[in-house]
Amino acid sequence: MDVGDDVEDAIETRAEPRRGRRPARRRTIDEIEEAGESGGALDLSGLTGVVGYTLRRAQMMVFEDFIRRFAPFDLKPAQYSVLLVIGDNPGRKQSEIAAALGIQRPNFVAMLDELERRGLAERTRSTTDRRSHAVMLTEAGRRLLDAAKAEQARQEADLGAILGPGGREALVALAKRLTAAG
Amino acid sequence: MDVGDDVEDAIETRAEPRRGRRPARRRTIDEIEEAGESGGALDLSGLTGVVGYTLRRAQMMVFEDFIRRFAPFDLKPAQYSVLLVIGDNPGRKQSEIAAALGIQRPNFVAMLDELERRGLAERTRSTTDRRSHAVMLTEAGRRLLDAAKAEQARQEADLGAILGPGGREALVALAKRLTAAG
DNA sequence: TATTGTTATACTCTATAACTATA
DNA sequence: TATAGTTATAGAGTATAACAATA
Repeated sequence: MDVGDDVEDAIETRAEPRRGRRPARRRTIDEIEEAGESGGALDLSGLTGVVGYTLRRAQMMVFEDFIRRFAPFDLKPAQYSVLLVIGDNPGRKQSEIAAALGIQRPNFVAMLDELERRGLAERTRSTTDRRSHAVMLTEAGRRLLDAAKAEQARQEADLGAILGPGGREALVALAKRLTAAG
Repeated sequence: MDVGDDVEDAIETRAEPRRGRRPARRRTIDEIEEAGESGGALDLSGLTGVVGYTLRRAQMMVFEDFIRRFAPFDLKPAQYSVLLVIGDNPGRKQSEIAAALGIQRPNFVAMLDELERRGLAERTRSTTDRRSHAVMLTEAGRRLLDAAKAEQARQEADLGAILGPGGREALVALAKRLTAAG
């Protein structure tokens, strides 16, 4: 498989935009305003090559797109991820689901309350340890999740088209490297 | 330049983990608990290939690392980006800086207040339009920004080491594609 | 009228301490 | 004594409406 060559297409090959040192003498405000620099676009070259900044902007774009797409399901990214993980791990403890998703246990209570209120998930007291709640999807939750998964597959496909051949897989692999290193 | 081949090293070539259809009959909670599935790690395969999820986790890792590194400067990512853009665009209007960074104008007021309080930036009433504030760095702001830039370059280098040869540049290019498409 | 900076406000996310019931 | 779920609460971050000064 020749992923590398495909990915190459998705990459700007030119070097970072050069942003040389500022001149030693600082200009006065009047000089700057005289230069007519108040009209055009701002110089953002200092940020465009930064991993954290580009990652944040990209993530925001993807999440906004997600929220738009999932408006018919009334699901936000965090809710979708919760349904997905419950669906793949039925009967696990509430706290296990939360921990796997990096959600604080107290904050997970309200999330589950809402999913339960909507009849998508349900808590059951464990028979073996009456402290813990086993969490599962309801039939309605399973149906909604299946529909949501289909929409999610469409988003991945659309993002794949934006990113070019091999680009989506490359992006996911690189992002995972960072997560694993954290 | 052979970015593609280098990037290939950074990519998992195996296909998405297959997550087949669930069996038609749903198991009872007792059956699940009997199966002893409450002990091991959770199945997160449904999320690991998703662009939005991996992007979010990666961005969080990078930001947490940033906050740790910049603790001596007492700068959070948003504050650093503001100083950087002001430094590269001295004398521009407050609202222009905010808009360039995607910050709402009302929320930018408190941010600038804080930077001004710390003596890092300053507002000056424009002589040509007395409604607007021209924003600039102070000498102290410039010095802090220069030191912060050096630390930021170290972070990029460290992230580059994690991402492998060409990986950092590939990640930035792919992330920018998404931002541009939004 | 429109724009700039500002205030007030509200809503979402996230983080921590402490309670309860069970173990 | 420790753990699971919960409550209360506080802090960020973000979004909108409306106002004063100015254009």
